[in-house]
Amino acid sequence: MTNAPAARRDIPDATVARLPVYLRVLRALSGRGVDVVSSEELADAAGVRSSGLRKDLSYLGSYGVRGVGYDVERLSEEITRELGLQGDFAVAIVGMGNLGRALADYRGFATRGFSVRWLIDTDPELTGSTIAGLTVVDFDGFRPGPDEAVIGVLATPPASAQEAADSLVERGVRSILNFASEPLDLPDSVAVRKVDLATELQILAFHDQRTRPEPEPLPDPFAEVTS
Amino acid sequence: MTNAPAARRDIPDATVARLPVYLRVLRALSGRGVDVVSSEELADAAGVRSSGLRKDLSYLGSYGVRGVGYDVERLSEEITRELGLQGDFAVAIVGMGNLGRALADYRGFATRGFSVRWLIDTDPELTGSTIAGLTVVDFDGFRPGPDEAVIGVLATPPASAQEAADSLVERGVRSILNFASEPLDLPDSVAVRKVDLATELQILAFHDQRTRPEPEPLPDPFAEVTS
DNA sequence: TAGATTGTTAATCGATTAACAATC
DNA sequence: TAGATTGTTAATCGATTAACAATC
Repeated sequence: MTNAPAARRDIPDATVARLPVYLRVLRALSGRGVDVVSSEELADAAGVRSSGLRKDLSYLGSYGVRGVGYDVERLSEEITRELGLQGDFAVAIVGMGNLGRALADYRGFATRGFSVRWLIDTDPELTGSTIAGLTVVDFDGFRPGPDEAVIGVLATPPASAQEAADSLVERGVRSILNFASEPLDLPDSVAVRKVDLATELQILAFHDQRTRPEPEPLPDPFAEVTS
Repeated sequence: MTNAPAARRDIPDATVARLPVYLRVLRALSGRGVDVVSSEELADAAGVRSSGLRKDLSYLGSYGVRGVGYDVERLSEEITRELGLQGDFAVAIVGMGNLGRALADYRGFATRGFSVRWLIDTDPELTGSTIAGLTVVDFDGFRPGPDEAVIGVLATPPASAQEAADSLVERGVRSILNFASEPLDLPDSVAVRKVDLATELQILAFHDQRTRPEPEPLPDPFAEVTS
């Protein structure tokens, strides 16, 4: 029991991670002219249970109407506001290898309020060149404005990831999406999410192996020779 | 209390998701000539707590030595075996846009036992062309061998994702990594993991907004005009 | 033996789910 | 009013953590 002044409602991490999914479904519904949606329909489309969806939404407040459902536009706006996506966010991509280039060109960002505004690489061969309409700069050239909220995307080789992350944080970046499969050591005030493609594949390989119809047995080193 | 015959030990999902991280750290240690590592050191490098690490490893069996630590090679092997990574896995990438191309070229896969063996696209302009040393085929050309464990990677536009996933599953794929930001409707027997870049950015944006030093207040629509 | 570190227990914490009273 | 669906409760489930006995 705390009496902190008007403490911000605390939304569980698991809920925060699902809000963008709901938002995406809502916008698709809106595009198809749907005005109202029930928790059952929305949950189905998002791949969650309706009770879980309602619990998630209850953290935002009561924006549904009993017996009716949720107003698609209204709910979109509330989630957008809750996620803080009204403003637009700048993205800075570090590391202009294959992945970095692909991300620089990725269309999916713009449709969701993000614009790639900085491309960074330390290789002098690359700085000054143009990729996806932007000039590649080194860290000295990375000077975001004081009010520019920048999310850093690390697409460097693993060996340079920590150094690159430090440079971003030095220049005021507080949120990092890490594609380099290298755990980062950063202050707690910096939010980091990682996307490790090889790890994802390994997790899938584990499940794949488990569900393999009839795995051919490995030769048993202790088996008697019977033939 | 069950007496199912030699029931497979059940490893929690959260543990499975961390094993690849441990494996990666172990291999790095091995490369630096380290023979033995304590749970404390390994946990630090992996970014988890030592008690959690020990609990995770306890699901695999008892491979540590009290008072000493874990044998780096031994533990690597056990995790590799547990994850089913001894064999090698083929990867089939569907969708040869920017992202698909970047993934086809991605070096990180090979070092962890995966080889990109199939590139698939339905665009007749693309099929037959060569990318990263492989010929792009359409689904008719995707004929994995009966013993070839294939993990499908979806890098199509959202609108084609479901159809592409269905085609993969029809041809025996049981594991899918989904980059298309579109929830998939597939049989429970198919394992799906998704990587949604825009969703990751939105989650970061949420945290960023929360930790912003002094967010400039939005104009209050109900404010009295005072100037 | 003394020191170190594992493997496991039990407590805690957080997330999910079903069920249903509230209410449109 | 009758039917539908929300918002919330309480039960369950799974994951995390600290602590420590076991033991090298």
